[in-house]
Amino acid sequence: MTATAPSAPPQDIPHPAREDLDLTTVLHALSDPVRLEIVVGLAAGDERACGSFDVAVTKSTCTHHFRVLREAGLIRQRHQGTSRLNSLRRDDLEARFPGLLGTILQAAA
Amino acid sequence: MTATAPSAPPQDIPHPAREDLDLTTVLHALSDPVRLEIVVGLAAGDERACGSFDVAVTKSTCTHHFRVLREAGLIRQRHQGTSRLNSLRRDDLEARFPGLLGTILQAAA
DNA sequence: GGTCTACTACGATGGGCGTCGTACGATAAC
DNA sequence: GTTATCGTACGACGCCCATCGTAGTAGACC
Repeated sequence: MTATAPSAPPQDIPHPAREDLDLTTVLHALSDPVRLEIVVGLAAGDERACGSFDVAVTKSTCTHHFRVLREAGLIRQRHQGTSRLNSLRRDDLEARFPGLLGTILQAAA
Repeated sequence: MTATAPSAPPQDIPHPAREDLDLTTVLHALSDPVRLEIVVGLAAGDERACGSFDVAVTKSTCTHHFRVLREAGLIRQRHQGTSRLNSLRRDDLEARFPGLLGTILQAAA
């Protein structure tokens, strides 16, 4: 039966390690207006669910953008009920690319 | 005729104005490994001709990348004989996006 | 003039990306 | 259990982009 085998925890969302963050990948992730807007929104507050952003795209596209941001190492995602909470990986980004996130956020403001 | 008339455009190469620089366009221009390498090379020295970079692409592709960088407002190009000299638009970038170029160059080093 | 060099213009191509619609799974509330 | 909400997965489509080859232009040099 059901070897439903939860061999892995339900929250096994893959995230890149801090040392694996790549500059061009990060820059590419931020070079899309929608994604940059999401990052700016995340920087303003704390954790936010995907649906709390009112971007001009459909849900599927939003899922795509959040995945790009996560795989680039910009955000961290974790499940909470039916929602998925997103937060900025400030510490990792600051350790890997000092000052980068700050200047970009300032330039985007 | 020492008045070389620098204000007169000996070059009809179009460059975007400082206030027209767009953040996502700049980030996209820098999100390509070849272009980032070019910018790093330009930051290291002064003016350099297109051919002085030994990137792993053909000359046509190189021309394409230089145009992307120029249209994004990252570099300035001017003719000199058969060559085209490229230089970083440090001042414009610093005025428009303070600290951005510096942190990216530091992260790319 | 003739030739060489440096770069561009143009066309073609293959792949990646942003976008969407629909179907599906998971959780919460009734 | 039923329903509603939230987000994902998958497939599809169109467009942009990085790459190349070839031909062409402009200046420098003989």
